[in-house]
Amino acid sequence: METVHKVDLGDEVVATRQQAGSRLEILDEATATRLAATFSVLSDPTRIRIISALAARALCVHEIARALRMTHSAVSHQLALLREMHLVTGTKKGRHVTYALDDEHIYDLYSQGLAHIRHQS
Amino acid sequence: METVHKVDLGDEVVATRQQAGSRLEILDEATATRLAATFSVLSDPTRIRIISALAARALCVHEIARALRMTHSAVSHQLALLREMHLVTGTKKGRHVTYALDDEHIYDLYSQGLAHIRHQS
DNA sequence: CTAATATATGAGCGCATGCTCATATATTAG
DNA sequence: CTAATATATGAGCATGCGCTCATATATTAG
Repeated sequence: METVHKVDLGDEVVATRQQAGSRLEILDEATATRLAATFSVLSDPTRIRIISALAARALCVHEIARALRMTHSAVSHQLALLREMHLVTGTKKGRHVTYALDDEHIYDLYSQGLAHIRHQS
Repeated sequence: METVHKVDLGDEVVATRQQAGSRLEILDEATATRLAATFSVLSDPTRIRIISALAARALCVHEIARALRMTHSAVSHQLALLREMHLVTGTKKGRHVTYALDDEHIYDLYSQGLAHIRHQS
């Protein structure tokens, strides 16, 4: 079933078509900025590799650093960012801090993106 | 059903568990970089809003610029980038160039991301 | 023809970002 | 206790990125 909607494109109002039930609008700046920030978390190779490592199991900083062959500092900085974005949690266990994934929605985006690039060029 | 896998974490080999059938490995740098580049396209508010506009219907540059209340130049630069990434196609029609979405997989990521931020905080 | 419109694109500027390096703190080993 | 280990974090630097501005080209109007 197809319905006709009106979309505000600046000064003009334009008619368009879409499947019933789906959203149709130009995102406001605030929403677009929030969505862009969500994707920004996944827009760096180091963070991607950290996420891929934590997908296997929870790991502490030096394990991640060794797996990625990067400095502890670089990994720790990225983990701080992932913590702020609530993508991972860090749990202190003695001298170690064990990091684990904590946002399955963003992990779903990661998986879907990975599936996409894996069966293309 | 759960199976046990071995994952190379640098010098060490570690056992872990996962659902049968899913992938489990630390992404190599090349794949991580490609995946990060995919998400990078969606990591800017202007590009997000252009995609949201084109989701309604194909539009030419000045229509997009008016809808987003941005300069033609800024929009044109972003459209050039979206073209290079094969996310949109531009079709010349007289003086106008009509842009349309051309990558449903990345649009799916956009939709999933939008759905995610819409039913959270 | 000239003028207006529509788009593309290079240069440059300011700001964000990801790293390294230095340093701080906490915990455990000996 | 001291030394070693594990992590966090600020400063600084190099690079990337998104915008504006200037300019070029193409098409259509008159």
